[in-house]
Amino acid sequence: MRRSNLFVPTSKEDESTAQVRSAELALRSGLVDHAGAGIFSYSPTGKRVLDNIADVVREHMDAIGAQEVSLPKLQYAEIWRKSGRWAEFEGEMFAFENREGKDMCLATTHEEPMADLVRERVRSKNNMPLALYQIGGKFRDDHPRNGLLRTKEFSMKDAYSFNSSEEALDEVYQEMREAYIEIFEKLGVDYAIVDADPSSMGGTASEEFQAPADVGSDEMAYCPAEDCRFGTLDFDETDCPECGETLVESNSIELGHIFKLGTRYSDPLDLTFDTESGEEKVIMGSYGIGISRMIPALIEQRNDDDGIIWPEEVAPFSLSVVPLNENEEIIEMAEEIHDRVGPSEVLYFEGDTAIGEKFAESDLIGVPAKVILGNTFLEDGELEVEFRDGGREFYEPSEFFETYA
RNA sequence: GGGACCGUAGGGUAGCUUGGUAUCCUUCGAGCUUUGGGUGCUCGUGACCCCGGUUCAAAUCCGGGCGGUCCCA
Repeated sequence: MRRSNLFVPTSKEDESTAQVRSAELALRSGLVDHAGAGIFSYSPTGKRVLDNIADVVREHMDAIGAQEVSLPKLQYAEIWRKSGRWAEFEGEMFAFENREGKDMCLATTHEEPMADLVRERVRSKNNMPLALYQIGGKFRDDHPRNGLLRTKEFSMKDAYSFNSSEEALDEVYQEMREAYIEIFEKLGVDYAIVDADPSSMGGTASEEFQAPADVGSDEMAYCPAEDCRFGTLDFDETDCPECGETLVESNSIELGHIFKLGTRYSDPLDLTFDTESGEEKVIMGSYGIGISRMIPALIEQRNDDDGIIWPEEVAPFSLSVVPLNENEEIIEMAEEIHDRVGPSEVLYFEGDTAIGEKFAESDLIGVPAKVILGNTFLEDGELEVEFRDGGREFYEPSEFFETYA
C-alpha cells in the first residue's frame, strides 16, 4: 500500500481528550475515530488490526472443531423473558419497541439465541459434542470509559458448547482453555488466568483471562514467573505455593471469560436430548474473548514514546519502506520491495514528504520493521532493516527477498 | 443511580468573571527552504452546539434543549 493512497488520519500531537495512553495512541495513529460517546469508527489500519486479531482467534476455534456461525444482533424480547434475563439486563441493554409495539433489543450476548438455534435440532447424544461460535458486534448501554476499553458497541468472539454429560463439558472446557492460552500467546499479550465468580452467568465454574494494565478496571494478584499464568482475586494469598514467588498486585483488563454453564440456560429454554429412558438437559458452556478490547489492552502493554509496538500477528503492515531521497536506484528498489513482498504487507512511504515524518508515522502506527533506503544502500548495496525497538539488520537484496517475500 | 465540570475553524485551545463578532498551536492549500529522524519561513482557507430571553450590542449574562467529559455507587 502506498502511503499517499492510504486513508489514515494521523496526527503529530495528542488532539484528544483521552485520559489513557491506549486511547491517545489509537486516535493519534489513526486507528479509530471517535464517533460519539463510547462509539468508534475503525479506519483501514484499525480494521486490519481488528481482523488480524479475529483471524488468530478463528484459527484456534476451528482447530478444536468449533464451527463459525452468525446470529442476529437484533432480537425479540421473548427468548430473554424465557431465561429470566430480560429484567436482569435492564438498564444496560439497548431495548426498545418496534413499530408493532413489540419489545426488542440489541444483542448483549447470545446464550439465549444460541440455545434457541440448536433446540430441537440436537435430538440425541449422537449430535454432540457440538461447539458453535461467532465473531461480531455486541451492544451495552454502559457509561463509556477509557477510550476503547469500555464502549457501547464492541466486538467479541463468543463460543457455546453443547454436551450430553458433565464429563464431556469438562473436556471441551479444557480444550477451550488450552486454545485461549495459545491465542493469548500468539497475540503477544501478557495475561493471567483467574478463578472467577460464575454467578453473573449462572453457571457452576468459570475462569477469567486478565491482562495486567494500570488502567484496567479489575484488580488481581498474579504470578510474575514467566511460565506461570496463575492469578487470583484473593489478596490474602500473596505468597502462593502454586507460584513460588510473591504475587504482584495490579489493575487488569478482562479479555476472556470461560464458563461451565451446566443447565442454567438449557433448563428454562427447554434444550433437551432424547435417551432410551426419556430425555435429559443439554449441558452448556460459553466462552468469550473481547476482540475489540484486545486493541487497547495490547497498546497499554506495548507502546513507547514514538507510538504503538504491534506484535507481528496483529500489525496492520509487517514492513514499511522508507526511501530517503528520489534517487533512481532507490526508487527502483523501493518499488521492487513493494511489489515482491506485497502491497498488502508493505506500507510504502513514497513521495517527497519530510524524512522525519515518514519515520515518525511508521513508528506511531506501530509497523514492526522498516526498510530504510539511503546512503547505506547506495554505497554498499545493502538493505537496512530497522525494528521497532531500534535494532537493525542488513541484507543483500537476494537474501532480503528470501526472508521477507 | 448520585454529584461536578464542559461545549469556540477538521483536531486541540485563549477569550467569558468586568458584554463591543475572536488568540495561539496543529491540520489543509500555495510558494520558497530543507533532504538520515514530525526542518524553517511567508501567504492563504477555515469556528463561537441549538432555541428562546435580557441589551443599542451576547462567544461572554439568564432559561430550556441537545451533546460531551470526569468522579462516586
